[in-house]
Amino acid sequence: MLRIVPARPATPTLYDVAREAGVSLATASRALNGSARRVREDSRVKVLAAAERLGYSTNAPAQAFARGGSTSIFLVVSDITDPFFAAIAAGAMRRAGSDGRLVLMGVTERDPARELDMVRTARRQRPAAIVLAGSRRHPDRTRAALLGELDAFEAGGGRVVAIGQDSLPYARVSFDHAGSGRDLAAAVAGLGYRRPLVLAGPAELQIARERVRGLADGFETAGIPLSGDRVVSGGFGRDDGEATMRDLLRAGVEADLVVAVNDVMAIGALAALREAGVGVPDRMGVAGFDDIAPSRDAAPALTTVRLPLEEAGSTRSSSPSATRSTRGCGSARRC
Amino acid sequence: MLRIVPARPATPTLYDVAREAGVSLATASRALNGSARRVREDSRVKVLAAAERLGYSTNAPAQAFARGGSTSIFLVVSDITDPFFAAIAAGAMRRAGSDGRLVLMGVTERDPARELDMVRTARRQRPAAIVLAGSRRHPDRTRAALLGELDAFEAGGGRVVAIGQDSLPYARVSFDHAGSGRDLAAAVAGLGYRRPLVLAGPAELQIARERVRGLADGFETAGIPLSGDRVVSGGFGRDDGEATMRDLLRAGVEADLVVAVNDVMAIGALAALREAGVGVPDRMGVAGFDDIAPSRDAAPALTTVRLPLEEAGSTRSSSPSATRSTRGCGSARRC
DNA sequence: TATGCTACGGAAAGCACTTTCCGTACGCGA
DNA sequence: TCGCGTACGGAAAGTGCTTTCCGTAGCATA
Repeated sequence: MLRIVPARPATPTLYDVAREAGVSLATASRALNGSARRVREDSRVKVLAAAERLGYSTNAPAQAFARGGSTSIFLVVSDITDPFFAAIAAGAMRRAGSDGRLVLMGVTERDPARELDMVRTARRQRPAAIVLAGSRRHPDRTRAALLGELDAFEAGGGRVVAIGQDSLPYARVSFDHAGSGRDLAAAVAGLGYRRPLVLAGPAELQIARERVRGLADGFETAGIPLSGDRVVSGGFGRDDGEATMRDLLRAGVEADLVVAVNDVMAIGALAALREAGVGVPDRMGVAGFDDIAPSRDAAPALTTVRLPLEEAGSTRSSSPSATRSTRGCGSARRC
Repeated sequence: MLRIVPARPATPTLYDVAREAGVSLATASRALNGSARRVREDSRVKVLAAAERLGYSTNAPAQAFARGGSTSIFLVVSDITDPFFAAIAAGAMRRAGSDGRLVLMGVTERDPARELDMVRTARRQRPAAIVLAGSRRHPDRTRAALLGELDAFEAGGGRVVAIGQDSLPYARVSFDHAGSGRDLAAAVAGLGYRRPLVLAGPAELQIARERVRGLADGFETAGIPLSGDRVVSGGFGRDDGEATMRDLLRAGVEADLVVAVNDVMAIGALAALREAGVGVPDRMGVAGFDDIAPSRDAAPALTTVRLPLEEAGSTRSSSPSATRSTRGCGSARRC
């Protein structure tokens, strides 16, 4: 049967470049895609010119295949529209860009099943590293499967880095959530608040639990014991913060301060307070964690604990055990 | 010379799976990675079990290589921390996830040179499509080089999709910027504003120019001619909005309304007004474009034109000419 | 001139899959 | 029983690049 074969394949290959330049495949490879071996200047120039003339573009999958892996970083986040993760991703991309690497990204939508799925997808890509930026939940049903995948990935020579989740047995970039909580509690107590209310987010979320624990510690130390009924569970997003706050207002809680376990929720709470006509900060103070970008524009201002998110994202995955924890009331207009 | 070779490679290959299952490579491939050919049920089960037992993970680069390309989408954005792009990216990822595709992302930081670079990187990955979500500038120095790369990519069988930039000769998802501008102008004129001021962003930015043109048209129609000195250029980010507004206030401009060419700038302007103690909206109204997520929390409220960003990101790149333009005052608390 | 290096080009063997092409076994109708 | 068609397994070629290994030219030194 007759097959129609294009005179030249649509995209030129390295072979075409080599032929055009009058050198061997090996030389073309060495000249174009850096190698330990040197190539004489005139051959190099010929190859580069030929590549330019043909509009050659390296076939990255083929290259990754031949090299047995790529240099990319696979970043797994919960939600890219959440400024928290956006900041981390931005840091990772900036860093990757300057290293000439590529960042692949996967979104879990806070669903452990999808997280596991993303890790499987990540592994298939044979990246240099998989970076997990979500957060563990407490009864962690997918943990075993997740560790299985990640261990296999490391066994194959990959690196695993966990950002902000210390319960994973890999290199990590960690935040001192409990410490931040203590600091924040101390700071607001110092400002004179005496009847705090905590929007604790989902009870299963590791990060939320740690922050609450830190807050409780800190308030305790300041002589303000935080009883269980002052800690209210709920969702982790902006709307969850708004809804929870609205419910609390409707129920008529007494408080002079609301501390949300993240800024996104605090911003939601602020909306509920605004709607209810509760003056901030005179009738109620609002505080949160993360110091995400939009927090700057929260009006009235939010008290928040700064986290080095971009920095976390850009931390070299090859100096893995670099644990950095930062706390303090960075952005705080009121701290 | 003696070479040490691992008894088994760290990561099992399809060959190992085939051997373990007692079938041929071809059969294992067909059973694991869907193909037109069917495999008898019992062989299929054997292969799946073997893969599970060995912890097999498909080598995606090798697969992409053998298939001559991947199904991934490469998305080029200016800045993922900008909610505008985050929304587009989220849409793209959601869509890709449900199609079983992967989204690769590159950030240009609004630098045309880096954009060109990202497109080159993108092309190397041999994705199914390259999606450009930035915005053209007017004297567009890198245009020729960019088109060269993109044309070559299409010649090799890839798709190119431009989001929100109509001046590129490829499939596009477009927004009617001028139309939105007209609508917004009409809406605010209807609210009684008579002395508008426009924060026009960078003069070279296509999208900004179109919005300004639309605004001018709309105000003209409403009997409010917009003279050149009422249109102020500047940067395109939040801080730029704040700085420009601050300068204007310092210079003592008279106005009852500021329209920024995007919400991010409007939010910055709001900060400047708050700082200066100018009451919004009583002494000055503020309006913007995009209706990004944080705009909801702008206090006082912002008048904004909604753009279907997530939808744009998730629009099927294979129904390329789908041009969708939406306008109207979606979110507007004050429209 | 002979000898030993170094520098560099090229042939060829992978790398882990997909896919074509062939061969065989089996079922069915005549 | 034969012939034919279908279903499916397997061998092998192909995909574009890297890298090892070999060979040779050119240079410096004796």
